[in-house]
Amino acid sequence: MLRITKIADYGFILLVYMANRDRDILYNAKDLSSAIGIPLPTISKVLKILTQGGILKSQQGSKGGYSLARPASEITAAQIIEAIEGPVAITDCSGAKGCERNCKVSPSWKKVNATLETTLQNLSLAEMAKG
Amino acid sequence: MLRITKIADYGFILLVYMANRDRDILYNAKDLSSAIGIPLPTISKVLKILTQGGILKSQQGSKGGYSLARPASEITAAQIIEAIEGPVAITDCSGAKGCERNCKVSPSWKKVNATLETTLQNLSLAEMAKG
DNA sequence: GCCAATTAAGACCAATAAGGTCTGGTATGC
DNA sequence: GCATACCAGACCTTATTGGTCTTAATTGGC
Repeated sequence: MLRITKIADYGFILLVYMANRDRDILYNAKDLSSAIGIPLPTISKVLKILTQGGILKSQQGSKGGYSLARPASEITAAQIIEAIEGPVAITDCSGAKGCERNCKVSPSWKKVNATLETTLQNLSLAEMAKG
Repeated sequence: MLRITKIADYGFILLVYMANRDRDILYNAKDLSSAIGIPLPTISKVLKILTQGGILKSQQGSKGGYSLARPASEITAAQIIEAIEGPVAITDCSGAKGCERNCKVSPSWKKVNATLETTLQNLSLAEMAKG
């Protein structure tokens, strides 16, 4: 399959939604849930992960909520995927581990991984929101 | 995650192994299993899938076995992944379906998918075997 | 023509990961 | 101090993947 997970999917939907509006607005989980149509507990999980990954910042307490940690132009697709799913790589190679599997088979994988990573690093949230 | 599956992994190991040897040799599943160190039933499954996908051809009966369907230079990484895991795409978009999820969020995904696909199409089995 | 060897195909089970839910805790504002 | 809303983590259910097994079909050799 080679696909990103549903959680990452939701993350992008969420972030594009927020990027298309005023950055200073605080969105609470309930409003986002009804606006986007994702179950509240699930969207809450996504918000938590994105906050831990530094993509969003949260404001606790009454009248609290979530907002983008940086301008959308400074958030890249690579950062988002990395926050949710870990390092971007088609194969296990690029990690700290000795890349026991694929790289031994062929160093060509490194090139493929590098190309993908570069592509995602050059794609900002602002650009995605425009479409 | 975003990784290829283990079955695809095995496929590449297998194909690189075969590409590094004489193309006309017929390999049976048992020999490949002991040579590469993958359990026989599993490697048998991989061989079957690759044969159905047109990457390998098989010779039935006694003294039968598997061999590459084409020269290694004419087999691409994209073809191999597609045979094992279906169409190459990070998101659901590129398929025949109306791409209900990501493409609605952003057409930028199309560009990412296209880049990845091009990279994999330009990577031949022969090139991978050299490394 | 019969038997042995080998692939083909598909059903089947087990393990893992993902998706989604729930509960208790903590900080903030009124 | 009380209500609101986020925070954190455990938990369960389901889907996918990985791996195994069984039966059928085909070919070569005796």
